[in-house]
Amino acid sequence: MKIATWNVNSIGVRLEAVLDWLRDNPVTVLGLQETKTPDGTFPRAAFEAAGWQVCCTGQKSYNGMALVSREPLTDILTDLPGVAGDQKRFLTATCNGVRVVNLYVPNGSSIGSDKYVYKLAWLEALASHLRAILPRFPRLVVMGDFNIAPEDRDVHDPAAWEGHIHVSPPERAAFRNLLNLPLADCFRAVDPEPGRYSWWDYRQGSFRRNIGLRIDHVLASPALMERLRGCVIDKQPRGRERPSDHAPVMAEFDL
DNA sequence: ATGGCGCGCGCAGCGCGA
Repeated sequence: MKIATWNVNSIGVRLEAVLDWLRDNPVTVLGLQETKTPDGTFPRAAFEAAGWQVCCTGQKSYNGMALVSREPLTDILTDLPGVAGDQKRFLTATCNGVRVVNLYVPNGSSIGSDKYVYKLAWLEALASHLRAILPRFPRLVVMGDFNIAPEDRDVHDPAAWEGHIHVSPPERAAFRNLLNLPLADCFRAVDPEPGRYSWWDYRQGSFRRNIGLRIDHVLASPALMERLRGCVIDKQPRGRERPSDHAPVMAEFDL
């Protein structure tokens, strides 16, 4: 079973890129973030015509989530318990016996801002929810755009990023709090090297120069980690014309 | 260090992202 996550930065602009990627990477389920469109304008028919099932929770212009799957998606939940408001940043469903939680963690803007406070509160609510469901769902995947680079090896220039969003100690503590549930970072279970990124700024030729951050993650529960076969960041789509600034991250389990 | 980039919205240029 292959499970993947991808922040597509608008499904309207990226539809062909996503369909092409799914043709080349026939995963069981793909979680999308930043679809940026309400459910009524999500290109559901294009996915269904290619043999995919879709569930989505979107809004105009900002945020927006989807799960695209070969297998039925059941027990769908579109709101993170404990978080008020209408930001569409959470979508979870059960697929092939695995509870799949798809996330778009708030960016946080800058350290100390209202959005930063919201980000940390959101991560607290997430940890509470996951702690509550882990006994019921021993096979649990938590994936998405976390907007956190967990360690310095996930940052091209840690000194330049010090004091900035994505790397602050409270954000990293919130990430470790998720690992302590316990969940494991699938990519780091198979590749410990620095220089492995999932996001590169559109500016300054950052992708060509591999100046980026590893902020998109697939976390898995112990029962799944026993079965982890591999995890890769696929840089190929980032090299296309009009790419998303994020790369897909894909994990494979013996299921 | 931050402007460059790219998105939506909507028709100019701004808010936002990371």
